[in-house]
Amino acid sequence: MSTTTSTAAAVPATANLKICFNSLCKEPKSEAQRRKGWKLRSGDHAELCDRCSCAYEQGTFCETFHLDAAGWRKCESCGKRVHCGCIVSASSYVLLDAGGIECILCAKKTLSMTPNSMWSPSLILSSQVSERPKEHAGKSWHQMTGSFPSQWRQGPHLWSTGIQSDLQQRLSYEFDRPLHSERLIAGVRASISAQDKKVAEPSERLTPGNHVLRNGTVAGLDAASVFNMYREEGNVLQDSGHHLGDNDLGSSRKGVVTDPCSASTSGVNFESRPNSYAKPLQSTILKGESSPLLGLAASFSSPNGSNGPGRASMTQSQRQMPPPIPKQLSSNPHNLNDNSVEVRSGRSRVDARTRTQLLPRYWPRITDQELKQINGDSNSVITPLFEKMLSASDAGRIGRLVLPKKCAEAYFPPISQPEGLPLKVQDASGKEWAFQFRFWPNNNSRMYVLEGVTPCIQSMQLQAGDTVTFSRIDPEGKLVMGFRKASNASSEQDAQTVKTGNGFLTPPENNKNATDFSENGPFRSQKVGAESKSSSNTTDEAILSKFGKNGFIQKDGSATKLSHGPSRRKGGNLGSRNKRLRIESEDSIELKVTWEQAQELLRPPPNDNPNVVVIEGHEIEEYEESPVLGKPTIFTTNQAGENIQWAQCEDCFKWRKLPVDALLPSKWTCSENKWDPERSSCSTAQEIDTELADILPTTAGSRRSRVKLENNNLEVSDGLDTLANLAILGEGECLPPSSQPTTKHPRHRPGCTCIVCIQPPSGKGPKHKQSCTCNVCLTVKRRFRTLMLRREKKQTEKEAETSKKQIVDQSLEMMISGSEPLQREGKCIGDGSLPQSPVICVEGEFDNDAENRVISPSPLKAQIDLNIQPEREEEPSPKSDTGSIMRPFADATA
DNA sequence: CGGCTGCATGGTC
DNA sequence: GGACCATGCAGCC
Repeated sequence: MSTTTSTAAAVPATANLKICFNSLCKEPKSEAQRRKGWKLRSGDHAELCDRCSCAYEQGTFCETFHLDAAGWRKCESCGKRVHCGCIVSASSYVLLDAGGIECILCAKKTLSMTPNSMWSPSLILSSQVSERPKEHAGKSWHQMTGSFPSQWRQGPHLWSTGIQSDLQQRLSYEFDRPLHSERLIAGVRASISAQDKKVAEPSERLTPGNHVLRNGTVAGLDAASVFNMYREEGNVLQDSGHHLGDNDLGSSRKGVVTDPCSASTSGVNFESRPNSYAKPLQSTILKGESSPLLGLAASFSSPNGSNGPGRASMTQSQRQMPPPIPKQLSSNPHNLNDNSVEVRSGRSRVDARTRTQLLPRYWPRITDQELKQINGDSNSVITPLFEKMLSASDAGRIGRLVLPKKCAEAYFPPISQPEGLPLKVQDASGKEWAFQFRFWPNNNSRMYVLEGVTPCIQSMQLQAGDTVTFSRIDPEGKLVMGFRKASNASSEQDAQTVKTGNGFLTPPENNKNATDFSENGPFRSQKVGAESKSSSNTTDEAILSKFGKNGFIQKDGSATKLSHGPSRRKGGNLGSRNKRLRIESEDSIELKVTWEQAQELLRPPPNDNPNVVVIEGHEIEEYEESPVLGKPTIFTTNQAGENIQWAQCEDCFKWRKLPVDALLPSKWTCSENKWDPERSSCSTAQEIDTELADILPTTAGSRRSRVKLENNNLEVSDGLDTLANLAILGEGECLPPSSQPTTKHPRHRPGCTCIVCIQPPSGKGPKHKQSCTCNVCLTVKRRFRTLMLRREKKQTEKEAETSKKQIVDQSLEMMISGSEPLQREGKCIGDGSLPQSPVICVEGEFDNDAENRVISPSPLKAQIDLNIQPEREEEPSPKSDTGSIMRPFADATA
């Protein structure tokens, strides 16, 4: 306060002082005229003497009174001199992306072409402007050194794209306090533009916020100030009314609280022709909530936004900015944090860095109206600090409310002893509660708790899931504890909150609330206490209800789940966890399966010799080059012990014998059979091979293949194939050990269960036994089943029910006939499910028992019976997906 | 034995 | 992997 440099201008216009509002007026005492100047936040207008009024009206206010002040710049477009930053000229320019400024006229032109242009803070936040300076002044925030949370500056593209004005760097302190914190005291509204007065309540919309000085006056900041405050890391106290030009940067007045209205020493500096663009400016900026430009500006502080005076209801663009972090409880210097800064007044506040560390879920969502309700007294300033959803523990009978560490350290008195301090907290009804603010050592840290909250909690009828809010009333420095019922807050907000790019969730009802608020008047004196007293329960409820409805901006997802669980953290976490699980069980698995599928087709790069590394005794082939997609093949061993690879032509489906080391493209045909020119044509008959015949009893020239899985000979090309085999093979049937070395892994033999043998790319060797229960097998089996089921589900969903019936009918028909090959192409169940894969039904495996049905995800796996009945598999809940999938493998995995 | 206290534990971010 | 925090719980009254 002592630092408050309240000037005559700082005197609230509402005070009806008959002095010229312009502190630089040479005739400040001239009372006769009392002509209206720019509109103040209060809705009143600065009362100017004739001379000043003329200057204002003529747009020469700044030239008259601020000529020697810093902040004069030239419009990059027209070169006109523009005074930047003072309250009068706040709307007369915009900041350019590339630096520099542009007068509003030029900006308008630009705007018309580029709706997304970044506007000067002064334009955007004109309404907000006025709050800080006075607050600072009043609170002696001399060292707003805490850098503004960087994260908050990241949010809005505003920052990055265009608003890089020095001006913006100077007033970030404004955002030190929550954006929605409001100064409830009626006061002087800083006018944004001289034209305000000519526009229907433009400033009302744009600059509802009032900053209350300790002396009870209300100062307005220009929009630029507010805007800048968000960005400012330097916590420069800036006189809102002060010129914010470059020159001021250097003297950012750190720690110097000046009355914004001192700026009002300013005059009208809307170029020399304020009127010429005044209206356009207002129409586009002040009035136009709907205008792209305005969107930002208007809603930022618009009462429309339910924010009422001092509260900024950010537009989408602005909502991208992180919400202002709660200001340090000035009355309770907290030194626990290194970041805390001692202000001149003796108060301390936490560095913005600290505030930024506050989790969004702790950001206060209290609305102006709520604040007002709490405040009641128009002479108090309420600063929302933080909020917390009550956990089961908090709301339990233990009576301990766990405080977020950061919040506790930021807003509560510093405590060095675990015993802590008694803390008096006032509720919305004015009732004072005594808590014990203390902490416990915890993991080299502290856990802060408020003890003795049970009575209060019970009084408020709070339960887990409800939210308590902590605010501070200044200048008393009292802590106020509000609350919000989950039931009130969640339902509507869940449904209506709109998440912005910044993670802000802004309840649409804000507007409604704003409307209400406006109707009631920004400073409607509503004594919460009285209200509460009128009906104890209903009062709180009513308040809470209002809280919930009006203003708690749900900024994070969890916050919107108030009603979903007793504990936001728990619930939220659970929710997120569930979500993750869902992803895991659905998409992720899908991806994994896809990966598995891909793996099965991977082949070692043809020209890359692997490096064999030994891991835990197992030799692993390492390839430097990326694997290639290959065609699934089948390996057999003839009686001579010779390994043979068989591949099926994509066109004729004939099987061709290939060298064991042959790598085939995914689409391989007979014409590519370079190893056997005689059979490089589909017209050539399939070679008769005993081993293959055992596996693939085919009919020459037929496109139907029947695979008889001979477990002792079949070597599938990857783990999934192995699993497919396993799925088909009955329990206890093992891949008999073979003395034959595998083709790809000469050191290993069929039946080998080493890790090498299940390598997808080159692991064409023997696989694990069907009954193998190693982790690999189990995992692959599980995934395989999941894949199967999911595939089946998808296909089932796609297929009309009729087609399914048709398939079943066909299957039954085939079963009855017993002679028709089940795997007849286009007939076999599952073919439709896997149209891309030649579906081959395993002979003798088909029946109506889903337990025995497996779908092959790959051509090779198509060897497995695909006669799965999706409906039967889907019967179980999602949870049982795995289980149902596992059923077919129950034996194998047993 | 119930409640309280202080700390430990484990989940979540 | 650390910090945070919800909760558990042993010890004490």
